[in-house]
Amino acid sequence: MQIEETNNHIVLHGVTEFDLEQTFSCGQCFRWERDTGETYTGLFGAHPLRIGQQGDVITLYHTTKEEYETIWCGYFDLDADYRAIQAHLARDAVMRRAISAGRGIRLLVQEPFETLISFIISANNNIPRIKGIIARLCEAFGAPVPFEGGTVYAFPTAETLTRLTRADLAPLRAGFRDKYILDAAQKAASGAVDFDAVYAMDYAAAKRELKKVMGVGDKVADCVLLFGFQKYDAFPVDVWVRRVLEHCYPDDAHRSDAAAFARERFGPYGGFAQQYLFYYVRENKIAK
DNA sequence: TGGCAGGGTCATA
DNA sequence: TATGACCCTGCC
Repeated sequence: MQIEETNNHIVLHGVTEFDLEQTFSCGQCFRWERDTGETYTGLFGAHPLRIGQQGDVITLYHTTKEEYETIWCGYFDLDADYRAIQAHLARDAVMRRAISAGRGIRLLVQEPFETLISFIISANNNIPRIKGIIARLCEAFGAPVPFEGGTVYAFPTAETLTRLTRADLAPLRAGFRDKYILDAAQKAASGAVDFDAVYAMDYAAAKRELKKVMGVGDKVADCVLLFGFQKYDAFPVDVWVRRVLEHCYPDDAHRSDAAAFARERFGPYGGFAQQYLFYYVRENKIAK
């Protein structure tokens, strides 16, 4: 991969195993939107970005090499060897099909608190509504950031959210999840759930720690561990993944314990496998 | 236009 | 370990 700095843009040439559409629509994030043109706009923390792709050329608009190196290269996981990950998983026949459908998926390295709140909101919910609630949360309580002549909003901090009540959150229309959002903010800000410690813990201990938060069960915890803490042995099992397992592994023992099935089958790369499967099942609209 | 189901989790029994 | 209830709203 070659990096070119030109006219306030960063242009990456010869990028492989990276597709913006696949990466943003494989279910790991909720804040990247397709612009009217061929680009996407979103944020990492308080850093907004517009990014576009033409084949193996990726353009990051209005940024610097320094910002690319300190923020975006890490966020998009561009130093990781996805060919090696895919080669490992491709020993499984189903995974070979899923990978060929979503070869360009990258697992974003997201902020833990944003990931925690986002997936709490995802519970028993649908994607358009999840995005709406998160957008209203950021607009109401996130720091405004000037961007390309307009304003975008950073994800609110835990400290900000601890000052709010359920009545304050009512306009978000998050329903019963509002009390979980407040509990997560309180535990994150107070250190009752210690994010730095979670990074250092193994998967099982980290999951126990996150489940101290109200509204965080197995599935939400796995998503947060995978997308926010890079615990790649996490394998979130939602209705879609259960569906694809039913469809593609009819004789296997995933029914009693899908997570154990995934550990056995995909080992330390379960999280990547989950993303390929999730994208595959949704793209192919595999029936219930 | 009504009714169902949705990226689950929690509280009961 | 197994059922409902849960806020609200896309979507059929």
